[in-house]
Amino acid sequence: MLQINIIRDNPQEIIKRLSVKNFDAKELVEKIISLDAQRRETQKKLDDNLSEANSIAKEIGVLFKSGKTTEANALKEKTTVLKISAKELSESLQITEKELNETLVLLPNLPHPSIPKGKGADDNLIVSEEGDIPMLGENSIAHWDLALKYGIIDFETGVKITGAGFPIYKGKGAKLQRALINFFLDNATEKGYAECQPPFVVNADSAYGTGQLPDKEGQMYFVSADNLYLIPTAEVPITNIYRDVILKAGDLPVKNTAYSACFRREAGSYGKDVRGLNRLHQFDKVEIVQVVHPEKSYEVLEEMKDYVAGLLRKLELPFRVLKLCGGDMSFASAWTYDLEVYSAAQQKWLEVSSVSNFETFQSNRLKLRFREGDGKPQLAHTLNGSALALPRIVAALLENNQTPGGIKIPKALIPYTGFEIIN
RNA sequence: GGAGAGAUGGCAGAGUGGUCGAAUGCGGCGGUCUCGAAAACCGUUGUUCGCCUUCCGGCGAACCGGGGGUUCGAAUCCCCCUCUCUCCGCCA
Repeated sequence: MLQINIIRDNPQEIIKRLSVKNFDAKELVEKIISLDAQRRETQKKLDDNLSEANSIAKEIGVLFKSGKTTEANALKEKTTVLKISAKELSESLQITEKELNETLVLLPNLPHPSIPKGKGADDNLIVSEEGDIPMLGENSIAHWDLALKYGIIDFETGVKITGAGFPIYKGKGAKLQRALINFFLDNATEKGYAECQPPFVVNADSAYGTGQLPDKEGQMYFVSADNLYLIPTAEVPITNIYRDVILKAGDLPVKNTAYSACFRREAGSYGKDVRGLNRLHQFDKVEIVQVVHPEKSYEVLEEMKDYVAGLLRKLELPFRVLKLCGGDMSFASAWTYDLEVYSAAQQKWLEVSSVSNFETFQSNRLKLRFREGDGKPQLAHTLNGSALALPRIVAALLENNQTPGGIKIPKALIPYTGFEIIN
């Protein structure tokens, strides 16, 4: 959520910058400015009203104490009018505030000035590309066939017990999952991220805090008996640790990492790139999150992007880094890098990580602040990134490393799998 | 699931209708003392919104789990909700 004072002070600038995200903010901004003015006017009236009522109440107290009951009762009548208008004003204030807030959350985050406009994925900038695209032989097959061939992922049984998008990993497939999770967590920990295990379900306040609500309600599984949401990413619980928290400047940067299963309904995406592991309803992911000083956030964004790139390098996967254009960026992000690995049998790039700087967009909703010395609390910047999402990594590992003798495990992973080949 | 207890400032913990944003202690910050530190002593110490102010700041409003009510006046009384704890039952 954008800060109201920024909108108030630079409405034209806001509209201009949001147009980079192909978002026409003109009407919303105008509405916000008018609601804001209305809110302040009503608040002033209400405060004056209450102030008067308070001082009369005090007078009455003093009069009663000194036994001047008649005078006190006379004053009571004066408050009747005040009470009625106070009630009206406070109701009107509540309505205005609610409407203002509901409008405010409809505005996406401002893209960083360096973000190019663009229609969609085709307009993203390729920042770097690295690693050799494997030249597979004639007989190379896609990962869903490899999974079947080696008996390591069972899509069919997953359909039986739950539905499409919930595969069962078996044998070396299951072991590979566990190995990747540990590999990612160990790397993150080494890099200074504190590991934690968050809840996999969250309440509405948390989902709202990181921006899943109200924007992406349809993407989350909802447990109606308890009003809880299954997390679409560990970002939600991890970032919400700091909801309503005022940190000391010395506590920054806060670096956390967590493994979690991630649940996504992926409503409306059927039939498109959903084969095999490409898009699942439940998948595993290790997430990294940082809470940083505003002056440091872009430095940290680079550092996080480089860290994720380093993981892909260790896994010996060919990858490229994209800087997303305005049209492809998420609602809450100010700057996003996507990292994609090349999956050689499918012959396509698969997104395995998204590293974003949200600046104060999340912290404003979360009321995540920090204090420098005796200064006033100010909003921190939040960033997060996948490091990494497993299924597409597995897809690329299977496809790229297939040989007539089986699938080779990259060197860095062997200490974690305990085997060198899947055959 | 059943029964009971509770929710107050960073923490602990008073406060059951009238200058209570809230005693006291601890912690934090500043100072005195000291070569320095500890101890001791003195002072200070929340957040949000609005109005005013060039800075410092000033004034007003709100906040004692959340929402509603009674009252001239609510942390304090009433109602609803949420959460936590204890005991019993069940159970990984």
